[in-house]
Amino acid sequence: MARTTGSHSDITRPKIRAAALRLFARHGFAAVSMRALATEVGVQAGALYNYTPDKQTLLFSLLQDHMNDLLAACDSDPSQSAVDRLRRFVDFHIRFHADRPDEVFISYMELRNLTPKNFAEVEALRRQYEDRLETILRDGAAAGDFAIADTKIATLAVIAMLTGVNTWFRAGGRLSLDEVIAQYWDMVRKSVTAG
Amino acid sequence: MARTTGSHSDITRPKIRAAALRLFARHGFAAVSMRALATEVGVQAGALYNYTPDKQTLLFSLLQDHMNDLLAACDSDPSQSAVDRLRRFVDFHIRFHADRPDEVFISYMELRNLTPKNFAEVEALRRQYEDRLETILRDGAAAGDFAIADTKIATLAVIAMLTGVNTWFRAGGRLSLDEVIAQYWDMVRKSVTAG
DNA sequence: TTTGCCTTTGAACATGCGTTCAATTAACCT
DNA sequence: AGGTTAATTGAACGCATGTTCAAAGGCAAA
Repeated sequence: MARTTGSHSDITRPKIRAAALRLFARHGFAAVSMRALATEVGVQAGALYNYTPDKQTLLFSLLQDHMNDLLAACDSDPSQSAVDRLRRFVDFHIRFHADRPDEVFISYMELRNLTPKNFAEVEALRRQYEDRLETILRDGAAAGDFAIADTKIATLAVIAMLTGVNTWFRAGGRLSLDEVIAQYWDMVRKSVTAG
Repeated sequence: MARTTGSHSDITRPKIRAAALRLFARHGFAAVSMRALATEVGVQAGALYNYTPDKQTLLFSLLQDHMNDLLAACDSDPSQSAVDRLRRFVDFHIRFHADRPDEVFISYMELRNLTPKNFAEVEALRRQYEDRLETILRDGAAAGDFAIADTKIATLAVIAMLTGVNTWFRAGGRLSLDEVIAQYWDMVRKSVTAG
């Protein structure tokens, strides 16, 4: 047997990416063999190499796409007030990440499994994203809306706090995403304004 | 050759634990072979099994000890005000974690490499630690010192924010640990009090 | 000096790994 | 209907893995 009915590049490729995302998130990149991935897709291990030159590149591609999606979806309209932009950022960040738990998990856990070159590329994208928030905070501080001692620290503190949602939030749990966002926005707003 | 001059159980055991901590943090549990660990210790792979029944138990033991150290070091004096206890918690958490970057890293990254039984045990310890903070926040909310919508969320938000320090802080960097703690305390305090 | 224990070695075991590739076959195009 | 292309198989490669264990050596007590 070889090529099975209805199997195409257009079908297999997304299947591989989806399975890799799920398995890498669940068991970790190093713990998932190409054979296990192939089994999940319903294919032999050799077939995977029609879609990626090697395992490492597959991981890199997943992370790179995730970061690009994140940056593309995160628009920051500089005409609004810093407070409004910050509220929109909090809302966006939590919502976007809650929708993609596997991508987020891998992006934080598997960075060290990237080659130095690939790592640098993903890290640059992450820094771009952090800069979006930092710009908001700096603008707000300059306008007197925020009271922040060090903008860089505040940026990292807020992002860590928001990303932390992913470690516990599950849709259908005690709180709706809207309720979660409301409380985080309350805490974030207060943390960067004068007390 | 066999037993080398001056090599004892009392010397080899801590060496193995230190090397495992360093290597697991640097490369990930799954990516570190017992042979690589043995080489780092200066011993053959077989000798490791005098000190751990298997690789998995070694990881579990490291995480368990770390959590126990954390709980033992974190005293919360209920006679103080909630605000004072919260300040002490922030100070303690950042300092304790900044001192143990490898342990902290592994505790967050390698949980999924634990067997379900071992995972449950470590997770219970972590929840105990979170409860210390939650108690402070609940007491403060009851006393009217804090304005928090949901205590559990506030607990997780604060811990995520504080633990985030470990992803970027390095001793000898732009800011001293005292400066970092001061700013985090400022943000945490404002985030849980009425704005 | 001898005895016995503790520690370590080094080889071996079965299994699994990432990756390659010739052969094979289904789907598409003419 | 037949030829071409693209996708897949399945076996093979060399090497690494976690773990076991008989053999051997260094140390302390007798």
